[in-house]
Amino acid sequence: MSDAEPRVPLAHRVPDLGALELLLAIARHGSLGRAARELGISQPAASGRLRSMERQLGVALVDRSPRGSRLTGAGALVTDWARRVVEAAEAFDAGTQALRGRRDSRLRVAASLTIAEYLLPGWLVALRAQRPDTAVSLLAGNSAAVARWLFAGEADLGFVEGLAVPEGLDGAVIGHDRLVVVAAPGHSWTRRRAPLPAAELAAASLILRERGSGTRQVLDSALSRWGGLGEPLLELASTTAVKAAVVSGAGPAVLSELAVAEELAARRLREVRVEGVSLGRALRAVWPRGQTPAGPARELLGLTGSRL
Amino acid sequence: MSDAEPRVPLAHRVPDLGALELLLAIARHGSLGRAARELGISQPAASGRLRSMERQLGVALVDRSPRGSRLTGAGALVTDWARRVVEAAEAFDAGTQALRGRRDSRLRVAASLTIAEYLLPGWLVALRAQRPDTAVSLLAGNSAAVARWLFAGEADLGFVEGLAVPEGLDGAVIGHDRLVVVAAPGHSWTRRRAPLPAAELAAASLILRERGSGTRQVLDSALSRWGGLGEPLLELASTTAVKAAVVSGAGPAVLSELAVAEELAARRLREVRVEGVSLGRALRAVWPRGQTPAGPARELLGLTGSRL
DNA sequence: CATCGCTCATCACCCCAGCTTATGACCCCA
DNA sequence: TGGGGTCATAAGCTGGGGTGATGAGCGATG
Repeated sequence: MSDAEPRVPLAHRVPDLGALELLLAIARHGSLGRAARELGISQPAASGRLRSMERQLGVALVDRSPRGSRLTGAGALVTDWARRVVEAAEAFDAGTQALRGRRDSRLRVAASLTIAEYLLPGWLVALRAQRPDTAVSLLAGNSAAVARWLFAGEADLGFVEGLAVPEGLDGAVIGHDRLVVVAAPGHSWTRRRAPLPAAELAAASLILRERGSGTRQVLDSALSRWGGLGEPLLELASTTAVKAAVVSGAGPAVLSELAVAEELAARRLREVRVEGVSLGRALRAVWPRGQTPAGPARELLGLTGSRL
Repeated sequence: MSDAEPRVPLAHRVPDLGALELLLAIARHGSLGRAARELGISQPAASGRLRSMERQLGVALVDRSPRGSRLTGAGALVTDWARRVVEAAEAFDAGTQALRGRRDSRLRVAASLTIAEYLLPGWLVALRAQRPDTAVSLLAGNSAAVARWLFAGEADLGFVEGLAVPEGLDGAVIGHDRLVVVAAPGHSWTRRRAPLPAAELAAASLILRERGSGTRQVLDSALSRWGGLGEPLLELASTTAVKAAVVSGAGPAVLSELAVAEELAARRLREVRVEGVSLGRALRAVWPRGQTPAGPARELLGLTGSRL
């Protein structure tokens, strides 16, 4: 790992979450005082905070008047950007709260890592909006672990990705994931007109997670007809590390669509279409056979888009 | 606007950005001390901060040992969630920095509101990663304002959405946007099997932005063959307000795909397919005729995916 | 016209979160 | 056995952000 040139940290250039929340509250209420009340602080505190945020950013955000406050044009834009930060923080909060995992939770969820990482926080935020008092706890692990937790009665509801429902569990498909081949813009594969033949994918040197990761296993078995995966170009310990290597142009990789959705949208990565091999897999909610989810579990299932 | 029941603010439950950044740095470096150095703080500061973050979250994040530190399982998950917050903060920072708009910027960009809100921050983050010393300034306004700024020499490069390149400007298509009909899950339109006929859309009561907004104009002219838009169900001042109303089930609306991408992915909203009317529009980079972008402008264009 | 009710700003004061430096314990390796 | 690395603890300082009191601008109301 490269060494540590001191950098001005982001936290010094971005207002803290409290200030961003304040800005959103001001936008909603059109008044510093009411925004302050919503956040449980005094009106002078809000006034001072807003002022120091404007000083820090060097932009006037709010037009104050004796009969209320309105966002300036720039303020509206900044507020929209701030909303994204706050939403990410809300997902973070919902996730960590579940991870804290109090034993007395009304709903105990077990999920595969991919789902826990990319989908679950959003569901939990939605669930909280709908039933603010439902305490949820979360256990994250691979499919086998999820099944184990369900059988042992340590979880009420599980989420796994994979081709089949584990034996002894019932399940419902709640969505789909797909492994996609990605490469940095400019890589020769991104200039192809025709899809990449599976055989060529199997023959190529890819950036991979270390042996044993779920993604790698799925890929290897999907390519078994072509002799399985070739020699890896690089073996890395985390999805994030793989993405970073691909973005920096080290080579192509195969990752879950969920993991690369943002990078594809921002065009930091390009998808390479492949033919001759199917890399889709279902996302499933699962529960012990016979124990049809009810109560909060059913509520959460509804939010995932499942019709049960 | 409803009244202000005091709520525990998010900021008290989520570690501040500095702490999240620290966690990411620890994950990268595998050492508190090196992470501290990267952030320009002392090792005891990092130690204390990490400890208080773990106490706040009630989760052990890092396994310390006399020869380094590694994330725990829960820590890895928390780190992934934290990364999203930090990335949103980076986009916020890039955006506001441009908005501050120092006169001596190397690159002065003018953009329509939609592009400034949803796409530009990501491009600026990417540009910064690639050319850390390029100062960018941003002017945001409607298409006419963008054209005006370019003609007046107050901006070097513009971004607009719309059907045609404004007179006197050259341009390149960098992407596409589409107006989509959205409704809350469960709305009758979301249960249709066949696409909604345009005539039915025109006849319906929709939640709309106030008269004069670009989206509303485009929609109205696209539906002119069917008599234009019907009576609005509700008129609201911002895209955000419209989205909130739709999510809460007030009724359907028509919004830019960019604006609702997240809500669609999280299934808070559903897209209703429509037939008989085309609601696509190109996203274009534009510049004064003849002044082909060069230098940083060209660099930025490359990041948008344009081939120029 | 005076007064009330809402807006926001300013001032004085206070407190604690988070920083620093100095130090110590643990582990590994040469 | 000492020197490099790890992390933790302790003591002390500082400043950002909080409170509460107060005042000024504007509009509606009797």
